[in-house]
Amino acid sequence: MAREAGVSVATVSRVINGKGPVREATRRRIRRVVERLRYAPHGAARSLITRETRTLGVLLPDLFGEFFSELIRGIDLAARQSGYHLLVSGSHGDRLEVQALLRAIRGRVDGLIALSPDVNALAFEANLPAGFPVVLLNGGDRRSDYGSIRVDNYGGAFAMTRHLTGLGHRRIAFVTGPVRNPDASERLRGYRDAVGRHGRDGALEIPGDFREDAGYRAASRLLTCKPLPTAVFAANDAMAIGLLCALRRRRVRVPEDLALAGFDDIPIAPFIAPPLTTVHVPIAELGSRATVRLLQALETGDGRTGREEILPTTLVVRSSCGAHLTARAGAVSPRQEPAASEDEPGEIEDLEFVRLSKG
Amino acid sequence: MAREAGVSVATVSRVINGKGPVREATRRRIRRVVERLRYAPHGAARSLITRETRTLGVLLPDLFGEFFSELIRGIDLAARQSGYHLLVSGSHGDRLEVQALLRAIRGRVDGLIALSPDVNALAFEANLPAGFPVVLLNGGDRRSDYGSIRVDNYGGAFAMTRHLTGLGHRRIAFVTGPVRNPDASERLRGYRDAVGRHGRDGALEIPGDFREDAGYRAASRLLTCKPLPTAVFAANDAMAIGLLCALRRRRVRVPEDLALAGFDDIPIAPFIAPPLTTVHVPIAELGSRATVRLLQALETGDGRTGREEILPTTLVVRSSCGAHLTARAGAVSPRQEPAASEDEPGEIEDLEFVRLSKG
DNA sequence: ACGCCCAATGTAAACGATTACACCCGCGGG
DNA sequence: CCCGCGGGTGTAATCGTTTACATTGGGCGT
Repeated sequence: MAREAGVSVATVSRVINGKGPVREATRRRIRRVVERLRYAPHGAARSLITRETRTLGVLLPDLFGEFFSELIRGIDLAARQSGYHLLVSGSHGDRLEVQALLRAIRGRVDGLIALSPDVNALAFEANLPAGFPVVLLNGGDRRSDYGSIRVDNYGGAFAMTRHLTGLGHRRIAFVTGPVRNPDASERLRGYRDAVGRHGRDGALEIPGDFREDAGYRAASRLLTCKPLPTAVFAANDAMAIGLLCALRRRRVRVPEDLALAGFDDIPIAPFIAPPLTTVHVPIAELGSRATVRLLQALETGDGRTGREEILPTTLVVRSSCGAHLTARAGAVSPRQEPAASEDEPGEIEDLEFVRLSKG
Repeated sequence: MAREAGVSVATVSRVINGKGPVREATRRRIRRVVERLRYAPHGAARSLITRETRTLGVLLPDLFGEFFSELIRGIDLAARQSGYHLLVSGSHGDRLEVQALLRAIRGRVDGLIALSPDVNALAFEANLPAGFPVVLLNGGDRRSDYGSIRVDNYGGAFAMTRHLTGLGHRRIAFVTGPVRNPDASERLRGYRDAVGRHGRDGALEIPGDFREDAGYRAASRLLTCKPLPTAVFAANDAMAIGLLCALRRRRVRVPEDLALAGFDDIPIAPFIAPPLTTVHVPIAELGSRATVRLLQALETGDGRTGREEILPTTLVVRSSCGAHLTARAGAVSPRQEPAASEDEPGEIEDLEFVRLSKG
């Protein structure tokens, strides 16, 4: 570049990186030329010699919905704060695509954050150089040496189910997530354990796939159950929303005729009508924690991303489960209709906010 | 690497890239070693000499909400299809951050897709090497040489407003987007032109910022209007959802007491209750078109990303605007309640689907 | 006045690929 | 039999940095 600016490449490099002694006058002169020429160091060349890219890879299953935008947001925030960039890739369906991806990233990223429910963790070890820093967000799958961060799916589902039984519900349907998705199966397990052996009824478990449509379709299945369930618990909020839409279409009132609960507490959850009772998952924090952990491993130099970490989930009771109706019937609140006075969402509808487990 | 595999680097390179003559036996031998060593070419080294990274930069304002996840999804799909990766970065608040980002990408990406409503397009030209391929998604801002793709914000807002007046509404409030956001101001302009000089009333324009909260808060402003408006048109769906939540809290029925419309048609729009009447924006397509255009420019070699392109918007009438009520009152549909028969969302609620403008 | 040392700078060797070019060899045509 | 040609392979230059090391020159201690 500004070799024509009078000095050698070495000096330019020194002022750009701010290390090594450079006379003040020279520094200024070089800076001026840099500005004039809009010079910026070539990333590839730099990382070739430096052996670091200041970029993190992010592997996600599919970029659908608010869950993933929140997750990416959390990752992006933490990464940018530390001056790292993000190489994002979605939808790794088959194992070959993952393999191609993993190989392609050599020399392009310093570490990897991966959430890939349907790809075996071993596929990572098999295609990444040994000691490559990885943080896994694959719920439940612990068959690997990589550090991982998970969410207390089991506890959340268990608590939600118990909350519903506590409200008097005896027939609680559950709309599952995709089969062989670890998060989904943990949630299912929590639900099953909470309803207990007696309350168990296979017909009440309706298959889903975490997408709105699945929730929508689940409604028909739901309404054919012999004694109608009095509550539905969807394995995530997207499906709960789909369900809600279908129920409304069929003139089933929520929560009066049927209580509804979701899982994830995506940002719109408090804004839908009725505000959704759900299990709060610290989605953005999940992303930023993963990033921080990865960054730490990069700093210390060894690829050890450390232990398994489980983030707590929290029960968030809003209106869709009918808890306020029950409360109203009891002695807690004598007035028929709570006055609509507050402007802040979250102040009224969060009737209850129970911490379940601690990180 | 497999220099110990018996051959020279050149030959290895030839088999990896599949170009240049290599004896079949040699090829097989090298492939075996590659597999055994899990060798993958070093990205930085490769792009240093090749002068291409097979990576696209994506600059977005903030990763909030479904709009951006849809956009990224569209971009990712098109990019991955052509074997490109994505370097994503969100939230470029101040001009210095953008500058730093733009400089940092030299030698890391081959082209750039940018959606940055609050950063002047000139800031790009000022910090990027001349001729660097860029596609701008900045609605409305045409002061630059870069190719751009926009959405027919004006037409969509105009049509929606006219739809509402056609339904008999005379006092239509509008919740605006952020000031100096080009998309937002075009929508506002469409609204204003459609209500016409007589229907114009500054008090009916409530400031917002595209976030749910803003919509939520807009409700109080809305309900203080002297003669109450009979319809609200939010400049995007997120605010419409916030608004809906607040209205429900205040026992204002939508659409019976107040008609509601949004803009964007984000994926949940059909699933909220009542299903949201909105202006459909082909969000994912916006992303993939931008990607395709950028990729074309890369292929042809010159940085010319071509002309300005405007994607059409479409009016999607669901229930939140009350069009079905009006229709029922008229001669169109004699039955009181439409039977809830279909399982497919989108078949019942999309009573009308009017194409506005063609691409 | 002589070294010495250190600040300021330049020189050149990496980094790990791609690729133009040289080389070798076997074969077919003249 | 010799020449040329072309397939298969190796050699080395190249990309644009960083950085260890060499070089220079001036100030200062003795």
